[in-house]
Amino acid sequence: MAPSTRPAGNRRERPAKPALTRAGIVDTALRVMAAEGLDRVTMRRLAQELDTGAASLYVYVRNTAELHAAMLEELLGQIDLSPVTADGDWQDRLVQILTSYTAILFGHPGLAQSALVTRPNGPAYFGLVDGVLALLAAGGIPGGRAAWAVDLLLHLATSAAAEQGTREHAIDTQDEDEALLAALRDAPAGRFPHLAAIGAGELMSGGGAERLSWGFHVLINGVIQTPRPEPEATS
Amino acid sequence: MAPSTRPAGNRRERPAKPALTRAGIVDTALRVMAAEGLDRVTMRRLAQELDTGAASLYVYVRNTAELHAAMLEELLGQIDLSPVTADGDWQDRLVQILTSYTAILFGHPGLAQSALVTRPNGPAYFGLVDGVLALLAAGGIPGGRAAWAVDLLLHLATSAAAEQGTREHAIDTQDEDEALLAALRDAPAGRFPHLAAIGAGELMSGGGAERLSWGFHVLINGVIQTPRPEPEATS
DNA sequence: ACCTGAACACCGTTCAAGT
DNA sequence: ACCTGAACACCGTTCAAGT
Repeated sequence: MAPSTRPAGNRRERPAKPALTRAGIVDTALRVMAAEGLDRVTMRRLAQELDTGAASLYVYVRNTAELHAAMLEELLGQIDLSPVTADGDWQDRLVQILTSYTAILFGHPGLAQSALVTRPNGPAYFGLVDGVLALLAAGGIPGGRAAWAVDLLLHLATSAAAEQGTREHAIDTQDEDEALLAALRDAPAGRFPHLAAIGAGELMSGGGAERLSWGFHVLINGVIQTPRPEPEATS
Repeated sequence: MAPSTRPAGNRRERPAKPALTRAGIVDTALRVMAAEGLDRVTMRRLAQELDTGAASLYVYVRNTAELHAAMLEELLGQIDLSPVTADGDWQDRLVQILTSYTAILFGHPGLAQSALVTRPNGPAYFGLVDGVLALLAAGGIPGGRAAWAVDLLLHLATSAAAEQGTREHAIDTQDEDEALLAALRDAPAGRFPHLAAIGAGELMSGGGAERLSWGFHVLINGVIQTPRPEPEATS
C-alpha cells in the first residue's frame, strides 16, 4: 500500500535474494536433494543456498526432522488418488494407490527412512490416508479395523522404500549381499536346519516390486480375515 | 609360552588398559548405550571409554553401522527360542518368539531403528530366522512362501519398536500427538470424509502392544491365504 | 518479528607416522 | 599388524545483538 521504503531498483528486477519463507526453504531443500541426495540437505548447506545463515532457518522450521517431514508432504501431493473413485475391484485399486505412494518414496529413499520415524501430517498425507480408508470401506472392512489397517499398509510401503533406498546408495551393496549369502551358506546346516533346507537363494529371491506387491496382498487378505481384539464399532 | 616381554607388574594385576578386541568394543558400546542411550555411542566416545583414539576402533569395525549391527546381534542372543520346540498351536508359538524379539528391541529402540536399514547377519539372527521358519513349516506354509514371510514378520516387529522408541525418547511426544490430533480434527470433513467418519481417536487408538499383536495375526492369516506369485516350489 | 554472526559442543573417517 | 595423534571436512542448534 505505502510506497516501498526499500532501496531503489527492486521494482521488478530479479530479486537477488528472495524473501525467506517456509515454502521457499522446503523447495530449496527438495532441489538440493534431487541434485545431491538427502545427505547434503543440511541446515548449513540450505542457508548457503539461500544466502543467509543457518540460524535464520529456525524461524521457519523447528528442526531437521520437521524439515524432512515438510519435504515429504510436498512430494505426497503427486500421489495419484484417482483409483479411489474409479471402477473396478477395490483391492486392485488399493494396491494402485499404494504403488503410487511407493513410487514416490522409491524416488526419494532418504525421505522414506525419515518417514519411518516421523510421520507426515499434512493435507497430502491425510488425503492418502483418506483414500486408503475409502477403499477399505468399499471392501466392507469395519471402520475401527480399517483405522489400524491403514497404518500397516502404509508402513509396509514406507519401509520397503527405505530399505531399497539404503541399498542403492550404499556403494558396497554387492559386497554386503555376497557376505550375507556367504554367511548363509556357511551357517552350519545342523544348527540352522530350516535355513539350510530353504537355501540362501530362496530367502533373498524375488525382485523388490514383486515382493512388495505380494506383501500388500498378504496384508489385505489378513485384514479381511482378522477382526480387532475389542468388540468392533459397527462402521 | 615364552615368558612375557612386557614391562613388569602385569602378571595378574588389574589391567588398566585391556587389549582392544572387537568383542570388547561391542560390550563397551552396549554399556554406554544402557547408561546414556545410543546417541552417545560414538566412535570418539567409545575410544575415550577404552582409553585410545577413535581411529584405533576402525581396525575392528568397518563403520558405525556395522558397530550397531554387532551390538544388536549380541542382544539377539537373549531371544527365547524355546517355543520353537514346545507343544501347542504353531501360531501361538510363533507370536511368542516374535514377542520375545520385540521385547529386546523395545528395550533398545535406537538399535531397532538401525536394524530397519542394516539387517543383522550373525548367528543369533540366523537362529531367530530359523526358528520362525521352523514354525511356518509346522503350519504347513510352503518353503518359498515362508522365506518371504519371515521378512514381513520380523520387519513388522522391528519397525514397531523403532517407532515406539523414537516417540519415547522425544521430549515433545505429547505436543506432537496433540498437534496431530488437532490437525486431524481440523481436517475439513468435506475434504477427508472417511478420516472424519472414523475420527482421530479411533485412528490413533490402541496400545502399541495390542496393535502389534493384531498385526502379527494379520500377517499370519494373510500368509496362510496368499500364495507367492510364481508357481511355488513344493516345500 | 525477523535476521545474523559467532559460538558451543560435538561428529565420522582417513592418513602418515610410529611401534 | 596394530595403534596413534592430528587433521579434514563437516554437523545441529542456541544466543546475544542488531534491524
